[in-house]
Amino acid sequence: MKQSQLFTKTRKEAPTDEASKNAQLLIRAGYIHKVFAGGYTFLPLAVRVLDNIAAIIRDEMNAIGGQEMQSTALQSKEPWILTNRWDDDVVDNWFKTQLKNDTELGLAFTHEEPMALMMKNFISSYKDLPAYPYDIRSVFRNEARAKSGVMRGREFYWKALYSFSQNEEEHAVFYEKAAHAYTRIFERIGLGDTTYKTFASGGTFSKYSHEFQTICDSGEDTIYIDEKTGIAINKEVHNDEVLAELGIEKNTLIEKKAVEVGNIFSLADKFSEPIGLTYTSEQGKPQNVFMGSYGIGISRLMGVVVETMSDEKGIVWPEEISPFTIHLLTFGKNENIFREAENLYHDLKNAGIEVLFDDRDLGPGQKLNDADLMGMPYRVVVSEKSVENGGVEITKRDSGDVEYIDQNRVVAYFTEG
RNA sequence: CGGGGUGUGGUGUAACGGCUAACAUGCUCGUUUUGGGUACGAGUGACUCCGGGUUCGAAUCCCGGCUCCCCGACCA
Repeated sequence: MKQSQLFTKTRKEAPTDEASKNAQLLIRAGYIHKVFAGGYTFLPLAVRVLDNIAAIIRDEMNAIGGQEMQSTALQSKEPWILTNRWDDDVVDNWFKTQLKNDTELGLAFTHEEPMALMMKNFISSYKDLPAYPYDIRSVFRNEARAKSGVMRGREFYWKALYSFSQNEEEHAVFYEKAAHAYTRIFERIGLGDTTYKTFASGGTFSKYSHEFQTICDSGEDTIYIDEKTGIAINKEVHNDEVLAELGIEKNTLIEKKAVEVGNIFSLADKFSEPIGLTYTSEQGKPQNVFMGSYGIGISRLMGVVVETMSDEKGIVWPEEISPFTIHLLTFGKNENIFREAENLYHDLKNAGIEVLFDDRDLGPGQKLNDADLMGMPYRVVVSEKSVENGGVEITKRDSGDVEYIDQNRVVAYFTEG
């Protein structure tokens, strides 16, 4: 798209009411707008990032049998009463509201209960299992303290998949598949080297759950990493018993701050039992459905990437989730140069490459600074200088490596790798 | 939810209890400039978070509330 048409703008200074690096950079670069503590509007550039992350997640969820659906943000209280999770004393971060007739509703903070209730309509036989519906949407949590920009908001965008299986054996197979899918997702996003599958508390559901934790100085969690085995343990279950069980030496562990970017839970019949989600087995007997849930914080991931991959000049997006692959810049008043840049813009677009064309009438300093701040992986400059140097200048945002190539070879450069 | 801090044009800052709330940036117009936020000029833009109080006089002091940030607690 043409940058002159983009309604957002960059700014030199970050607002003083933001302390986190991710919020400061995302606001300065025009990705997000703060509405209240823990509530951010996702502007066009951010939507592109979130969509790119979601596309990777969809791809991997579909590959393991997931089926996307769209649940409601407003929830009826019935299933929550059944599982004893409606009371504010039990779950203190509910946002609640009501209909004109005083019927109480909850604003979704997760969907185990409504999903289990809904699946009663579709599951009655072992032939109906397994089933893996998933949902990509915003949810709401009335956090006592929102913090760290988009990394811990009161409204955030996530993916949640719920698995419905016949029994623990069937569940375990999918659980492992989901874990591998998660690993692939974080690799594709560009966080593969810094994200660890981590043993964590199973809560009231099971002995362990698994979290996916990305190393990040501003993270809320502390994890212990065993570099030899690649096993990581959340501080909450870091004790001698667990270490012995996992066969890990205490003194080889490295302590790191990290952010939970995803988690997978075995729920067993914790929800299916009280809600009455059962199926008839091959033997003709009623059985509780064995459930699992699998979350990934999409808007949080956007924050984690900014937090861990930016530099002093601005954001550095991994190519796979960047809003645009190329930031195309042109300098000067030379009309021929501008026309060449515009032609290149159309050629790239026609080749299916996402390109942001800075066609604004601004000095080179402003355009270069904006490009660094906004963080597209490739900066392509068409200018009198670039022509003198052989055509078009291509600079990689992460390494700063520069090369000049003939303008006619640019499309091939990006389509052929 | 406990503790600490904060609040002044869109943004970043300044202003002893005392003149028309100042500067930078942004934005508009003009000239200039085009490889790292170019320079100059003219404009535009503020119930100083809200409500009380003290005072001849409050952005400034006091009380209450709210907001946002930070630490902690919490986090299916």
